[in-house]
Amino acid sequence: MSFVSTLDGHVEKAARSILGMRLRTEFQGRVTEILLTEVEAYGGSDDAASHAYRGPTERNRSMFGPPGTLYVYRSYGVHWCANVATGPEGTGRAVLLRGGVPLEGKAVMQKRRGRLDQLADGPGKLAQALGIDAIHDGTSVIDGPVRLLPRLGEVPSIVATPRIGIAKAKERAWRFVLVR
DNA sequence: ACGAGGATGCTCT
DNA sequence: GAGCATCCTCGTC
Repeated sequence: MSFVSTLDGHVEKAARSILGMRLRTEFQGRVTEILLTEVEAYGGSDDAASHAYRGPTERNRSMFGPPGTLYVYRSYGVHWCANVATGPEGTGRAVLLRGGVPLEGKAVMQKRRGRLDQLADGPGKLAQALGIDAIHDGTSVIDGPVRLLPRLGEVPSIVATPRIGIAKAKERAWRFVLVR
């Protein structure tokens, strides 16, 4: 049992537990790590806003994997966005990683992003800063190339708001933001 | 500070 | 052929 077991529960609770964790990649010796400060929970067949709403397809199949499976999809034909499946396996529930602040490898992120600021304050930016793309889809955040690491400090303060950029199920306050 | 619009590609209807 | 779980630039106020 590790901290990752907190993923395998209700997706809303899993989303809260991921806030404050760290996300780390290490490709070709280039290390990047962020503190996760913004996430959103997505359900399965009970959540009209979720990619998993209509059941498994070629694209969303990683959402239905075991807890800790990374689901990477292309957004608006331009960006990559990363989610962590929470399980139970087969339900399609997942947490979208929407934002974070750099902890390590800031210069690498700046190079990947092509700018000096706003490095990971959005789902597309986060993936780009960490170098996450389609080849990481289906890998495990427990022991894969894109890795989730436990919180360093105590349980953070969390604010819940409606999710961003969706047309359906807007009433659910399933976006969670870390506040100091 | 804020809003409009375009880029761009893939999935599903 | 429509519709995106977005981001950036440029125009106005």
